Amino acid sequence: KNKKEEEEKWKWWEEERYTDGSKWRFLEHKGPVFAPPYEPLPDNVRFFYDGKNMKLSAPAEEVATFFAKMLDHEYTTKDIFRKNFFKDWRKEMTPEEKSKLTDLNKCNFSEMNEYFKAQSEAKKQMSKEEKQKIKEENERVLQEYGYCIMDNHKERIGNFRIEPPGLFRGRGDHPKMGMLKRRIRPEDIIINCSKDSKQPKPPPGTRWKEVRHDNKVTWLVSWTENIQGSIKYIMLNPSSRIKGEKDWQKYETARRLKKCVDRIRAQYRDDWKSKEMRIRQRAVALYFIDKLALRAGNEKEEGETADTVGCCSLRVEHIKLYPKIDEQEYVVEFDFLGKDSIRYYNKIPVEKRVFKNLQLFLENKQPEDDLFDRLNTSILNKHLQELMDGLTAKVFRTYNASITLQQQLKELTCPDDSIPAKILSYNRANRAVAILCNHQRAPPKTFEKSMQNLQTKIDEKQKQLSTARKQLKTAKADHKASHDDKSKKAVEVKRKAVQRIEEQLMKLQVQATDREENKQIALGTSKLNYLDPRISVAWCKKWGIPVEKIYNKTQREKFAWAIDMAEDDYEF
DNA sequence: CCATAGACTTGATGTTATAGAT
DNA sequence: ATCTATAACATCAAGTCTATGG
Repeated sequence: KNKKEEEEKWKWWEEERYTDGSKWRFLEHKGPVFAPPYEPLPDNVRFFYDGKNMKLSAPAEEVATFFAKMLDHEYTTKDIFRKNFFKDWRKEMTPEEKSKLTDLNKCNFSEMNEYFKAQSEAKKQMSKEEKQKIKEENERVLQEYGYCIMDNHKERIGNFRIEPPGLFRGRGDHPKMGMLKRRIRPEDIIINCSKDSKQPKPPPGTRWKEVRHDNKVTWLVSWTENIQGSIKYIMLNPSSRIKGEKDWQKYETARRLKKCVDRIRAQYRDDWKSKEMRIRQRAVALYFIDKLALRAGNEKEEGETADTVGCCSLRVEHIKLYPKIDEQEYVVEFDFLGKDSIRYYNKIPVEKRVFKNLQLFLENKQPEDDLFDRLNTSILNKHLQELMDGLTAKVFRTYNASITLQQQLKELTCPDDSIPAKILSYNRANRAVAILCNHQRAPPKTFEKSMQNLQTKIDEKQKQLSTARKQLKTAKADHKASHDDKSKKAVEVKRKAVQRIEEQLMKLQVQATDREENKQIALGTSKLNYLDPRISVAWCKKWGIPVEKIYNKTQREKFAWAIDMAEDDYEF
């Protein structure tokens, strides 16, 4: 059955693509799944203001529960979070509540908090049957709302559930953290589907904001979110044709860059000498994007988001120049917050010309001034477009990530290694890319402990091994003395045991190395977004590694096109 | 040219399921 | 069989880049 299903999978990559800019001809879906309505708290769960019990109106209570649920989170201790929350909460209160509740510090949400903790505890304690029932209900919703028909195929939708209301959690120092993310109603929803499809029905007694039929876009549902006023979408799953084609195309653009990257590098090196400041700035910025895989760095509206930067938006305060330091010349020290307020720190020697240019760009500037004052992403991308069709700043990240993986795999894979050792090499190659792209993660809370546990296991295994070896020795001696069949068998048994334990030990040691090296590095993002999957598939085929060791089920679905088309000799 | 809206990709983190250990 | 660490999956924020309209 499984095999048959596999064979029947549609190979969209073997079909023609649309060339007229349209994304589909036919689109039918059931619309979004809305967040469940608010359920008021039972009467025994109380809220206190200034030590006094107070029954809140339903709307005020709902917003209060959002805060109560987060009591253990660091967010609720932050001034901006508390200020924004309180301001928005007050908007939901009745006039009486508003006049009474004037100080967040006098609010006591602890009974609510305990109630929700008990709820989630109860959920964990549910019987198997109850859990099974919930699972089945989720599966039913998935079957009904999780798929659409696009052209002649049933495709999986990515996020068919509308985001529930709650308190906005921005990353880093976000000025809007704690604001109320309001509940989305059918009246906020724009539906996109084809004219000749069966249109999704809004819930009884409601209507959609709009139903449109735009086949120049890929989304099925959209709404405007109230924190930044930006638009959110429901789109297809990465396994879909529409996402897969785009992904494939992305790597093809990066491969085209590979063909002309030498020319482009020669060009920007030449531009370091330009008479025009804007060209020098452009050339130095491009050098950073290429060499350090920095992001483009669009301008951001001040006060709307956390203060983060990319290449073009770097400020004077984000770099330091050292003509000479630690035996090295022309060193630039980068220290800034990038996407998601993740710190980028790097101290790196650069070409003398780059260094001199940077000194020039810094002249007569304040720390908060732009480093590249004659440059922005649109100027840069326009220039890149002239150098190569479809070239933008982010193509360099894709290109450098993928080429690094390919090189590292070549360098690190030892033909005679066992499969686990080869996979360690793969992870190391992946890690080199993650480091290049600065993909970090917070070290897991239990990291030290789990590392210790692993070490204990290794120690035990080592003891086991030495015991097994001793036993083998004894068995051999026995055999020498008696030369009978029974003792011969015993030797074989012991030999096998030693071998098995040696393998187990090796596996554990590999695991420990891998985990230690991975402490603060996140491999997922590069694997999913930057590494041409055909490189990995080819590597698997070349060394006889099952592709399941590298890609899990979801990843295999996303990269089905690559798994199907890449041979062992694929070159990025 | 510039600002903004819109569409889509990329990203860390929170939550749930599962595999492996006990 | 149960527990628990990790992997898988879901979530939703935060980027990039293009289109649009003045």
